[in-house]
Amino acid sequence: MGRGKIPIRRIENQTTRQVTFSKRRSGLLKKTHELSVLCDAQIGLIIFSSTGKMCQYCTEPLRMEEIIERYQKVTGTCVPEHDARLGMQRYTGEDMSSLTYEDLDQLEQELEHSINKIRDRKNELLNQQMDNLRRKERMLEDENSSMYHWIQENRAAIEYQQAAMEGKTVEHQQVGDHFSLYGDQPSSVLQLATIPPHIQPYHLQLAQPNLRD
Amino acid sequence: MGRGKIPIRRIENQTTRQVTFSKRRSGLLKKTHELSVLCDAQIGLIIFSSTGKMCQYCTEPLRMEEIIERYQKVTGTCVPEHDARLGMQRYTGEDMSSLTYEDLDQLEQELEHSINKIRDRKNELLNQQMDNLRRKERMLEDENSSMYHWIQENRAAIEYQQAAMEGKTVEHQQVGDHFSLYGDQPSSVLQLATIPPHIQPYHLQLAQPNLRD
DNA sequence: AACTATTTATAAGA
DNA sequence: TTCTTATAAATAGTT
Repeated sequence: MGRGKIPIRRIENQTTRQVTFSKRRSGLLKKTHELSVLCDAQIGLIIFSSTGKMCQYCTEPLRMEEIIERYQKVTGTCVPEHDARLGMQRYTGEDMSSLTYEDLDQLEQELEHSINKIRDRKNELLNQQMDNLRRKERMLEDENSSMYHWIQENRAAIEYQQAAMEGKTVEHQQVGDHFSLYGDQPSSVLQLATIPPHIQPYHLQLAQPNLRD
Repeated sequence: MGRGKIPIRRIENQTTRQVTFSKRRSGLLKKTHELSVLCDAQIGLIIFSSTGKMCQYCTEPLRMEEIIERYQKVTGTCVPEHDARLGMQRYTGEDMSSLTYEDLDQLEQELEHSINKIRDRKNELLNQQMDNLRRKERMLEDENSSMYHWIQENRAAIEYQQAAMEGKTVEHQQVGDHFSLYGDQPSSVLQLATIPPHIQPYHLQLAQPNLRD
């Protein structure tokens, strides 16, 4: 129904699919409610979208758990027991003697899925680290550059100071004064006084990412 | 929709109510299926009529139990299993926000290890199945061969017997006597008396392995 | 989110 | 129940 008829098979265009999902889901919920009210039926409806979001309908005043319970009573299935059978030890691959091939297949898929989630999360963390490092790198380059220019501008004074320190005949007042223009002494240039004047800026060697940060 | 509009409240006339229930239920099931297929959604629907009869819809290839399980995972309503679920959470890759990269790395390895164990076990089961099938095959071949030879040895008598049965002029004592040498009549040769004498042994068609055995 | 041309669902009747 | 059909409702494509 609508401007044209569409075949009942997966809609490939993602946008169209999501729009249709939204429209038809609300239609389905409405129809479910109407059937429930008109005919005095008890209905439970659980919908997981392809993106994993869940929505549900349940005939008032029941809760979904009561519908499920009644369903389990009728069909003789008991999910909690099934869950228990598929308990945690099964995720560790212990005691698989009671599992059928299908159980194992499903378990394998679940684990694959979990691993993929974990890998995604690892990637996310790595990317965060990378961003942090790039920021840090930029800051260090800026600092480095500033210092380089300061050194170039004050080369004469520094060389005089170095000579003085080697000869221990001049007090080292000047260098201190100059640094004070930049506030605290930059920690990464603590040994500046002994660095030869031909230093190259922009060549800070960055360590490998420390993923523990 | 229909010849007239009806208010959405319980239909008092029982007959009308049941007719409407039947019609709208099938409509609801259809719409549910369409939403599921068109939009790649996983849906579980449980309906109890006012007379207590149940009907359900579940997106293939899932079973209703899996939908319910997933529902309970999302809503956290599986009380008896809550503890186990907490433990399992780390294995299913939910809530990884508090884990460090190292935690994730280790978890990934554990899961890989579990998957390998599961794959080993699957292989073991497959091999068992194969062995069983080979044994069965051998037995069937033997049986087949025995019967073939017996038939060759007794061809004259059988042909006589068949001719007799067609003409209905001779009692079928002989064939029965012969089968008694093998105890019960082999079930797979129940129709032996009508099998043409040019049968080929060693050509039993084996079915695909049924891994559910 | 709205709009609307069409398709679909269904209420009532047979 | 099932079929028919007039009418209400849902919705596909568009804006």
